[in-house]
Amino acid sequence: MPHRENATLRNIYDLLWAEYGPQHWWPADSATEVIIGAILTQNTAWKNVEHAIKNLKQADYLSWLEIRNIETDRLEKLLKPAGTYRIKARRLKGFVETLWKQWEGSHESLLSGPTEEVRCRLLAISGIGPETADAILLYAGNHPIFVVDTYTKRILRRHGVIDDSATYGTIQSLFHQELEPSAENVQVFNEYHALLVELGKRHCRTKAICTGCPLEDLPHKEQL
DNA sequence: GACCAGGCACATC
DNA sequence: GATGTGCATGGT
Repeated sequence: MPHRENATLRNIYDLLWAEYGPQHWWPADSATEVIIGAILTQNTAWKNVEHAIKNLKQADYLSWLEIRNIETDRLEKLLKPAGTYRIKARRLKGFVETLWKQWEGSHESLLSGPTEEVRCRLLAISGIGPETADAILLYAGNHPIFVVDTYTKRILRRHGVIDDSATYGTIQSLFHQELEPSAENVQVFNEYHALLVELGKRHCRTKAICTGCPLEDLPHKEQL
């Protein structure tokens, strides 16, 4: 038997990068679109989000001013393909109101400053939790922060890097210990999260054992 | 027809 | 502070 080291976050990254290469995330044309997508994708398959964003684009509503002015029930109709459309319409409206009241309608203002401070601002907005906040920080604001999602937890648990008691914060700290949250690592955080989602979609959606998975040579547990 | 998808807020224990 | 529940569509 070859000697196998414990899985580290670095070698997981290297394996995924070697297999899949750059993912070019976030799939969006603007920071505005990133933020809207981040809110719409909550508990929702990305394909459905794309449909809703397409609706907004076609109606020319993909700007904060338009979101602010649109009637709520009209917005709800456009968001319908993304699911939980009433909640999501309310969340977008709420986000825009905060933008207007506190940041002169500018997401650049909201997103500028020390990462921890901006993160607190985002978390204070209703409808934005840790994952959504971090996705916005990283993909719309280029802040060096790791986005932990369901796939991340599932994959790391499966390979024994974390146990069931790991929380969002502890998992994120793990990444930040191994990959310093500095400007030069923004691109690594960007790709790493995207690569984990890609791996998750391909291999960790079912309870089947990961055959053909780029991480199959790492130690792993049978169950999710 | 069940189950899941790139969560979050709120109620309750 | 841990756990449960509503939100709701579209794909497999």
